[in-house]
Amino acid sequence: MPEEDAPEDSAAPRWRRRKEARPREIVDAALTVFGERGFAAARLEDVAARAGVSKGTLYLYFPNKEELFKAVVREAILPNLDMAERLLAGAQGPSFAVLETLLTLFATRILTTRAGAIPKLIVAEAGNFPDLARFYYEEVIRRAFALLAAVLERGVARGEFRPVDVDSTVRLIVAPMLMSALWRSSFAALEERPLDVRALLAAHLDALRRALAPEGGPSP
Amino acid sequence: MPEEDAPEDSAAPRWRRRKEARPREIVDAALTVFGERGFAAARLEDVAARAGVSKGTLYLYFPNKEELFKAVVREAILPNLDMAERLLAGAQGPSFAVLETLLTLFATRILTTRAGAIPKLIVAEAGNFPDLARFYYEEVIRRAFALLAAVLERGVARGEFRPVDVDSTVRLIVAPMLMSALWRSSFAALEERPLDVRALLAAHLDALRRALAPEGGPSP
Amino acid sequence: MPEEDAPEDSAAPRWRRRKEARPREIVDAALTVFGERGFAAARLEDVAARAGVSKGTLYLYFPNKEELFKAVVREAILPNLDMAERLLAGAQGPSFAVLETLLTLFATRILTTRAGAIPKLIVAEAGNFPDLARFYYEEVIRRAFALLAAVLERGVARGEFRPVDVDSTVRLIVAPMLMSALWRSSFAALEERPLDVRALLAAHLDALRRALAPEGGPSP
Amino acid sequence: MPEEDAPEDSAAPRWRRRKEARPREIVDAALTVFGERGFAAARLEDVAARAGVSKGTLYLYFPNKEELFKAVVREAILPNLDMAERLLAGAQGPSFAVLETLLTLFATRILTTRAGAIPKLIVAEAGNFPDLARFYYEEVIRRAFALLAAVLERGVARGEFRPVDVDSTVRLIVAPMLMSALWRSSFAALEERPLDVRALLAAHLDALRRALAPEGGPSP
DNA sequence: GATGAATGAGAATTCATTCAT
DNA sequence: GATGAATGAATTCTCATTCAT
Repeated sequence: MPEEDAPEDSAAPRWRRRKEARPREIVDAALTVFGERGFAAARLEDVAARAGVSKGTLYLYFPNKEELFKAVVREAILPNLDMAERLLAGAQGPSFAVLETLLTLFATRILTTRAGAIPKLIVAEAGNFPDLARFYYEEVIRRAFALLAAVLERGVARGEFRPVDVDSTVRLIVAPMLMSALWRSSFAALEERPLDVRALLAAHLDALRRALAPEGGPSP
Repeated sequence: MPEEDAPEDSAAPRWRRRKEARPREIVDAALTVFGERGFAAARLEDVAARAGVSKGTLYLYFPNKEELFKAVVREAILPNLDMAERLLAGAQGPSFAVLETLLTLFATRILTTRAGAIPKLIVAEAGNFPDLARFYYEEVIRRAFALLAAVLERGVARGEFRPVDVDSTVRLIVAPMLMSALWRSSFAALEERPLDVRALLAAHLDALRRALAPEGGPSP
Repeated sequence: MPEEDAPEDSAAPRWRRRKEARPREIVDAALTVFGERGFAAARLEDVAARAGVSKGTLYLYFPNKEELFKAVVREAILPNLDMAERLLAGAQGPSFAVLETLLTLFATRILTTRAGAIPKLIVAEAGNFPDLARFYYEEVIRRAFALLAAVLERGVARGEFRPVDVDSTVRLIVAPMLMSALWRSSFAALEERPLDVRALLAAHLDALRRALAPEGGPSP
Repeated sequence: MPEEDAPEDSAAPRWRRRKEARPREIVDAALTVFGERGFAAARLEDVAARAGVSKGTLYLYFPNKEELFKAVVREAILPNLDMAERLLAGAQGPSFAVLETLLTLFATRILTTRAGAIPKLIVAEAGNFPDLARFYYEEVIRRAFALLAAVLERGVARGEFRPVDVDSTVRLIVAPMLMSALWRSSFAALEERPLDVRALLAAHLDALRRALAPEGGPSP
């Protein structure tokens, strides 16, 4: 989709542009297909078809299915992590506001996009593809956890949060967001009323605010 | 074949027992194998081998792989749900204590047993086996959610909890437990320090207590 | 084909017998197909079809194509080597007669049977399947060379042969037989007059007799 | 692309040379790659890479893989055959010396060069590419055999050799040389002591001299 | 002439399921 | 009831060949 900015007719070397766009198109198609079927059950043929190329072309850009998957994760998750890290680095306001921004970011950039399928994919395949699990653990989980831990520590240091077990609290913060992502992948189709992510996020933030408030002090 | 050593005529109880025990043995083996490889990647051959029967025998008791999986879920989860429901029905003390008991029950009866693999299995396969998803949604999730909703409503009614968005709060309660189960299935092997479920549960209960405390009032 | 010796109707457990016969039937079919197309180009589908089984059945008996090939070699070559070794062990007459018997054995048991395709197969695939090459080198070539070396040394010791460079002479003895095998696999179809193995063997033995005769003495 | 560094206008000799040299460079690369992997397993991509051109360029000079292979054979073998025929035509000394020269020629110009891989290639692929087999049979084998037959007949006519079965004897002469070539392609890598071609050639010539010597007369 | 992106037919292997014994 | 031999559909990956640039 990034290629829309140039008109097709202006002597554009369509082919050259194609080559540069291909990997992204394929990764994009792969995200969709993997999201729908899971990694193992996804057929590369379907990925190719959706990307508008042949099976063989996939292998021009990715050496195998697993590497294609890694590329999908990289493309869909890492930019958001980068953004989150920049956000924390430049943060100046109260720590709870940072937390709020981060969770909102997750809710809007991951949960409600096709990237929301990735947690399910990882959970489903980690056991069978240890390589994948390690890659995700190192590149995503560690970084995300460190980020949240930093926010918590910042809050405690500034007297905004009561002292907490950081590791456990990071998990408490993440869990509902993750669960929402998994829910969407697994049961969303079965429910009459779709999961109200906005309400859940509000309730989560509300609960967190109370849980993190310093003893006796006001809510953060 | 171990049953041959008992004479057939003396009431042959061992053999009879065996025959009746078969389904359970198979389900048990299946839980292990599914837990290790995931539903799709699990080979019925391995299930049969672990149960000490032949592949063909599996089909005497279960019409196909999917039904076997349902049986696994039924066997591993439903008894715990029954117990939880009975527990709530007979509860008399403070609602938070009920909540505490339920979560502790989950932590000890599911999280740390082979049944802990089931959430991952469901998450992984729900997309490809809508039947399975529906079954689990109806038989497990709905009941579990209703149970927790009942506890929350009881607490609010008794003035122990502040009024909350019940649906969202149920999810907040469940999420960390679920995430622990998924974590074990996916990343436990990669971590030097294993996830400290006990600490997480404590932190979670602590946070919940604060989050549910009536405004201005004491912790529940 | 070995099953013809028992009448089909005599309550024979056809199935059991089948299981025992299968590997040989498959190996037999494989020898033919490999011989016709070469190892790499042979399609397991064709092997299965010729053996009268399905593709899957192949994998019940052989873990992969390469092992099937090894089985083919084992079945087709090793019994003849065994026989040759026994022959030498029990030999009492003149050494040249032993040599003559061995070469005749090769000409009749290998060259003119489907086993004659094996040298070509090995030559063709040794480069791409080092495993295979090693297997053949250890199990066949080494043994065959040792056998012929023993005959030569016996002849020299008994004064029947002049002293020779044993290693080179072994190769001189083997080469024409091998070349005949390769010829049949490669060019036989192109020739109007087929290669006269009998004449070649006679000429070879004649030449060998003269070449091995002790200086000044009579032909061996 | 290395040609860009020369100015286009100054007779651009390098570029012109390059253009004419292309086919030879490609054939040369192909000989190496075919020799290493065999015809079927060789990838034209590797040939192209080694020749320093693109895959597409191959098809400017050769219509397909098979024709490229024929070109390789032509280039590597035919000049040597030409030389051998000229050698025989101009021969004046004893016939055995001619034979000796021819075999030595083979040992030095084929066996120890990259061309030594060709016999293996032909043997391996003759079955699958009858066209190739016919080409090689007509262009190489027939000519080589005729050459040696002529030497033998010359020797017999001059009383240097005893009368022999010419066709068989030609094969006896060729076989050890051929076998050496095949050996190098197949098992050389497995042996601790490499095949001593010089010793084999010496033993072969020695044996031939004895085998061809006229009855009762001196060695030729 | 030269390039290299794109194609798609083709083959090994796996495993849920069947059914003759 | 129990067995396990047999099946064959399904899927990843490779590479000779083409052709727009």
